[in-house]
Amino acid sequence: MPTGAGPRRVQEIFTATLDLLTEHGYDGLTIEAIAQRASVHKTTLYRWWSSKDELLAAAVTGSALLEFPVADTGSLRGDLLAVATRLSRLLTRPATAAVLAAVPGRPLLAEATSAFFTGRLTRDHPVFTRAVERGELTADSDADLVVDLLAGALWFHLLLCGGSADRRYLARLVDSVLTGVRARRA
Amino acid sequence: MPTGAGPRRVQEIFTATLDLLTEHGYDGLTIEAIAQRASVHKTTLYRWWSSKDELLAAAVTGSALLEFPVADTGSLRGDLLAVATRLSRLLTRPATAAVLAAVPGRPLLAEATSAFFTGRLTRDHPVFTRAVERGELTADSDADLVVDLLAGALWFHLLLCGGSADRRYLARLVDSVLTGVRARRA
Amino acid sequence: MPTGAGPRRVQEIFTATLDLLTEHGYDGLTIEAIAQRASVHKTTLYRWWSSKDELLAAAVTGSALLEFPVADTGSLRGDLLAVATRLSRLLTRPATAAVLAAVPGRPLLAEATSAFFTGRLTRDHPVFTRAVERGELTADSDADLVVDLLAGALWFHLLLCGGSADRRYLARLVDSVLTGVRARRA
Amino acid sequence: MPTGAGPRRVQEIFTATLDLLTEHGYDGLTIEAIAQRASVHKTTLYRWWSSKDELLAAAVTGSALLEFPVADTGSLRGDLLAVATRLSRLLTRPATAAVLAAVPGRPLLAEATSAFFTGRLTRDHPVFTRAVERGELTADSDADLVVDLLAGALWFHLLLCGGSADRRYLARLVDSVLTGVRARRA
DNA sequence: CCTTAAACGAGACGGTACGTCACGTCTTTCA
DNA sequence: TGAAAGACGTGACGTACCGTCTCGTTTAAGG
Repeated sequence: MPTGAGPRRVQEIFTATLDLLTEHGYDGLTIEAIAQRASVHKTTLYRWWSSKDELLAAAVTGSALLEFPVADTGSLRGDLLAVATRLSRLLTRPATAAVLAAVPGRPLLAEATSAFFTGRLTRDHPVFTRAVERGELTADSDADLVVDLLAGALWFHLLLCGGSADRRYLARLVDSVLTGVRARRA
Repeated sequence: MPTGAGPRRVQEIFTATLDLLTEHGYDGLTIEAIAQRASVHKTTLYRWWSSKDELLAAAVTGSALLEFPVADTGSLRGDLLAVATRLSRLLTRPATAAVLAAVPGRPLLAEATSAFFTGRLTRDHPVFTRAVERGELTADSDADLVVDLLAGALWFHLLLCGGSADRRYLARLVDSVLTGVRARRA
Repeated sequence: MPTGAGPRRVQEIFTATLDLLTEHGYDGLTIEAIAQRASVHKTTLYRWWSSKDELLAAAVTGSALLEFPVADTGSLRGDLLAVATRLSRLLTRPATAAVLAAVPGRPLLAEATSAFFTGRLTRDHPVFTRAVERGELTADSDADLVVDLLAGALWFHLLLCGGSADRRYLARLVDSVLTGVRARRA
Repeated sequence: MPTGAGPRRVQEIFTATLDLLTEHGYDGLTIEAIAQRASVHKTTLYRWWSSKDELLAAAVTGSALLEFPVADTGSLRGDLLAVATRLSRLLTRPATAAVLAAVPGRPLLAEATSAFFTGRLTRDHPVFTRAVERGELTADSDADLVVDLLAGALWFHLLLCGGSADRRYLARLVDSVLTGVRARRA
């Protein structure tokens, strides 16, 4: 049903959607409220997206919400630390935390975010290509697993266990992951 | 508001709650449906629990849903593999997947499950105490981090990226985690 | 679905219904407007009546809208003239005209009004019993037909042809009907 | 707004309008459905007719829906009986019943049908001219009243009271009307 | 055994949001 | 120029649950 183009005020709609999600959480996010804030009629939303999830997925995809740049620090460890820091912020900052918390159990949303995590992060992210160029990783290293470990541990720690992620925790985490993935190379 | 005792048919209520959660997901779980299935009046539920989340948390806590025993395999690697297998089942089986998917972003539920994960799994679980007794881990090893990595990676892999967890994945995962945590001991 | 009793503010609801019908006509009569004017929630209306027609029928039946007394004028002709006058007023006055105009093609409404016209008017109305007592009509006279002719002609003249009914027209009408029905007696 | 000519597919539009009216009744008759069935765009309809009623009135007028021929039976009574029979069919047959039931309370429609009833039927219909030629009626007889009585009684009997019109009823009706109107001549 | 208070069943109610339908207006694109 | 195409704001639809409330009725304990 999302036919590429979208209604005239797509941007306002996406913004309203993400803002309201941030403010009231997934359960408190209503189509009517989105419509009102975007100065668009409810029916217009239903004309383009058939469900709350579909709209939300489009909004997430259509915005740069999950995007993050990671500068080249010169070493894999430094880069991963930077990634871990960025990730912990993603999971902590209200706007993104609300989105990510809504993912589990909602296939349409999972599709949108997993496209980001598995695709963007694993294959396309320069961190791993740079590490291979530097000789810090072999080309066949388990980049997927690194992402699973890094992102997963953070997710679990922050969102499920209610923990916090200070510098020390991030360092421990990165070192542990790094040791693990390097050992497998041998 | 949950005054220890609870209404006369607590068990029927908890069962109905978890069953309906499994069947229709968190969003499709309604107080009225629970009341009807448990042959209890809606008012009775409101008398004892002030919200859907509170009731659900009580149901999770009051059942052995997240419990799992892990036999002594003789080695830390074997034990962790067993834990990973159990965890992947928890995250996969509909009844538990539905509960766990509902956790992020819902403090009341997070409280109930994190009690299990951080408490039960990290400190009380025999896997780690046995490993220390065997000399495979020092007493000050980072059991928390192990759980974060293991559970987190699985969670992330299964629920957020829509991946699957076969034996090979679990083995790679456990080895990676194990190497990491052992290296830190040195 | 109309279970005898009805909601707490039945009277307000009936009044609101008939008033709004009068003001905006059948097509402009909305459940939401009724609810608002009766200070009752929309859902309450749906709880008791399953459709606009059912509610309207109940309102018509529950009010004395179509009731009219006819004094004893001493002669059948006089009585019929009085009835015709009353009827022409019923068909003319906004409140009743709106109701009656909505009847054709709507079984639920037809039931409510035909109960009045055929039942009340034909059999129970003292005009005919008095006429028989006076000897102006035989007991087997065609009271039904008289009502059909009188009411029908008025209806047709006023509502379908957009005519008006002055004293002269009423007199002509009654005389014609009277002659007809008397002739059949012979 | 109806500028004489009309759009290119007037006939399809009129047919679709009357068919849909017959099928779903006035309340279920929608502009969009008419447009779709006539393979015409909604906008086109609005260009030519400003409302559902106006379109419907045009359709009724533009079709021979209410037309009916009455053969010369040789006597006024016979002719009136034939007219009554035809009328009872008009009021009974779905296609016409739906139209006529929609008339009361809708001026635009009333205009269209009353043109037929008062004009066509009363003044122009050969039944009355023939009766005058035969000497059965004086030229100043109350043809209008006859139509009111005949059509009105049938309408009332069939549509408002839910009665049926068999031969006996029609005969009684015609006789009664005839007696009435003849008596007035004297 | 009775009584008394807590718990419960029953159900009407005001309320929010749902997702759908048709309305009538508008602009843009074609023939 | 008239029609086709279709997006849009608008209002009402009828439904599902929500959470609250008022009533009686049960139930289980204690005097």
